[in-house]
Amino acid sequence: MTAPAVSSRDLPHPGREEIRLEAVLHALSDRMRLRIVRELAADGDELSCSQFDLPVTKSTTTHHFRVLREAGVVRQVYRGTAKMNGLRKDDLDDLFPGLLDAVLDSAARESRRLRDG
Amino acid sequence: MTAPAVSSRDLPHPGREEIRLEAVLHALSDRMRLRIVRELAADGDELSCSQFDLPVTKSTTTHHFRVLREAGVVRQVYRGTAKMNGLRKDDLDDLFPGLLDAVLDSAARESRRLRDG
DNA sequence: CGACTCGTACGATAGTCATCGTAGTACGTC
DNA sequence: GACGTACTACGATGACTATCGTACGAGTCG
Repeated sequence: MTAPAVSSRDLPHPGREEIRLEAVLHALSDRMRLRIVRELAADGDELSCSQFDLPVTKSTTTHHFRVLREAGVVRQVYRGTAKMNGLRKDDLDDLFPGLLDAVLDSAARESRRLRDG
Repeated sequence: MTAPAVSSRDLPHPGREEIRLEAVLHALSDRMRLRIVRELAADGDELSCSQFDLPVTKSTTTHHFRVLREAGVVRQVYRGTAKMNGLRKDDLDDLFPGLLDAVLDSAARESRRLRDG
């Protein structure tokens, strides 16, 4: 196939207006999920779930991606058997300007600080 | 008394280096606590617990203030029978530049958006 | 079709959490 | 000392959650 063809099974996402700050903060307040979001932000989007090497089982990974999707942080689309994940940076930046960048920057600072002592 | 005199009972606070991003985000991802933080930021600091008119009981209010304190978001000091609360803006801004302001701004935007339709 | 990969659904479990009510402590004032 | 105020401690409870394992569905490739 030339065009990867988005699968027919599509996943429920909140609309831009339905995204809530508390839900976003809650989604980001978990180690695993913050790690996922940081990788997504660093690697550009469109990463499949299996490209994340998380220290948890597949079921747990599925759970975390669902939390992120339902909070409006990521957008997920099936492409064949793979489920691609993209950060909803446009929506988040529109609703909460500077928030995502501040969180990502804070996370980077903290991990640098903890690593370098 | 001229000097309000800080009480001898003092409360455990995390040091600046002990503050963790996840804990801060978790602390801010609750309706009541975000509301408390917004009021603290708006009114300047040094507000007593009882000045907050939250739709929960006193025990629950105590609980939320403790979560905020243990996450490093607020600093609490007894002054007589009152427990004064101040935002640790200096520490947070140093560790996570722009984060607190982004969250506060996001919260203000969201409440405006929800109010005005 | 059959085998394989990717991800889901479901059930279980152990842990955390927001909330409450009651009883109690610390402090200031009379 | 007695009273009132401000907040806490403790126990309970119901809800949610992070985690797992197993069994299943959807898609791709031989």
